[in-house]
Amino acid sequence: MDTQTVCLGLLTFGEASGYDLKKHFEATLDHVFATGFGSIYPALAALAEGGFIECLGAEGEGPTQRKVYRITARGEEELKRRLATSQPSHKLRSELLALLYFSHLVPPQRVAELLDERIASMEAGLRHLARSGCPGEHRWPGSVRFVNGFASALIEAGVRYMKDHRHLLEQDRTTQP
Amino acid sequence: MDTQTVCLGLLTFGEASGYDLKKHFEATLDHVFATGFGSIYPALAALAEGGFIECLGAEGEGPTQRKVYRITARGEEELKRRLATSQPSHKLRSELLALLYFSHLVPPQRVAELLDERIASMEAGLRHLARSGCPGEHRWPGSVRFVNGFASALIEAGVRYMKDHRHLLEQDRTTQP
DNA sequence: CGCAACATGTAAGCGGTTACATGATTAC
DNA sequence: GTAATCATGTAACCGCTTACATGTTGCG
Repeated sequence: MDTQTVCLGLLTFGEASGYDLKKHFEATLDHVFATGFGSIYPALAALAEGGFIECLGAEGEGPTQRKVYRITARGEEELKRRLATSQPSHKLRSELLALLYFSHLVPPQRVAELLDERIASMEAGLRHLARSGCPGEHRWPGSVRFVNGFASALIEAGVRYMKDHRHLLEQDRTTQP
Repeated sequence: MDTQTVCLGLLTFGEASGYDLKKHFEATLDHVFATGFGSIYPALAALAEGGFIECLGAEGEGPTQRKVYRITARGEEELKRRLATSQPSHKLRSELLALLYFSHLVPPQRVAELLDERIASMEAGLRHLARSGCPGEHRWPGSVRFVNGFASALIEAGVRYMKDHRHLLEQDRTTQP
């Protein structure tokens, strides 16, 4: 389950360019599986090389023009195989939490700033997900709603916890271990 | 905020060997910032090289014996500098959620198995945190309780969401996009 | 006697991040 | 005109993961 596989999966929802896939990531998946152009474009090239996707003739010549890809039958089989056999990980990696573990060595004002910033960015993410989640245009499949909802639930829990327990980081400042 | 900095920070809690640090990670930090021996030992070597920590004479000769480290004054300054200046990230990376995004291509039985496994492992993590959280031996500083509590809150929210919404992954199976 | 836990390290490989490079089109 | 967005790609770097290699101590 690397970026390559996820790109392959996204193409089961319809034809798309690398840029389109990035937009799709930003709309929903980025909250649980972030990816940049530097991963997407090589992934598409490798998938095309393997015959798992095909490029519907680049519109216009040169390296600047839009290249739309479609998944092939072989690609769908490969995707199903990968989805069926991988042992999917699930990890939080938070430099912020690691830093706060040592908040007794950080100026209180900076601790407060870091928390404020994170809460603000989480709340922005929440609003962003709420927008993506009800586009009216077409109903998302249950799987997509599940993942969006999961991200929302986790972010919400994080925000609530930070607001309710940040006082823990302001006490014990005088007691050196 | 890489493994090196976190190791440096953990040494502010007292002298420790690489193995001790790994145990400390496993007890609490692993839930928000996982690390293996392959990161810890090189990190300690580099920190010692830079004069940020010092090795209290290895007990016994050869490469097998326990090597206990202590943070130096220079190390504490460096740590404070790093904690004060870094822009700490905070990211979830879940191959599981990415996979479930395409659950319309996964056998229902496997979806159920994956969810059951993840829920079980999360509940195990919760029990593990509860044990580490009240050791009776000595009261943890507020910062550590904050991080432990955050991890617990997030895992709990994840478990609850998965239990309450897994039905979303079982519908829409017949409707192909 | 064997197994688990203790204890330290190296090296290859993989994959994500970031910076760089380029250029077209659209809106103000 | 000029800034933002659209659009594709490469290459270096960095750090984590994994496998390997080795040896001791304590328990049943």
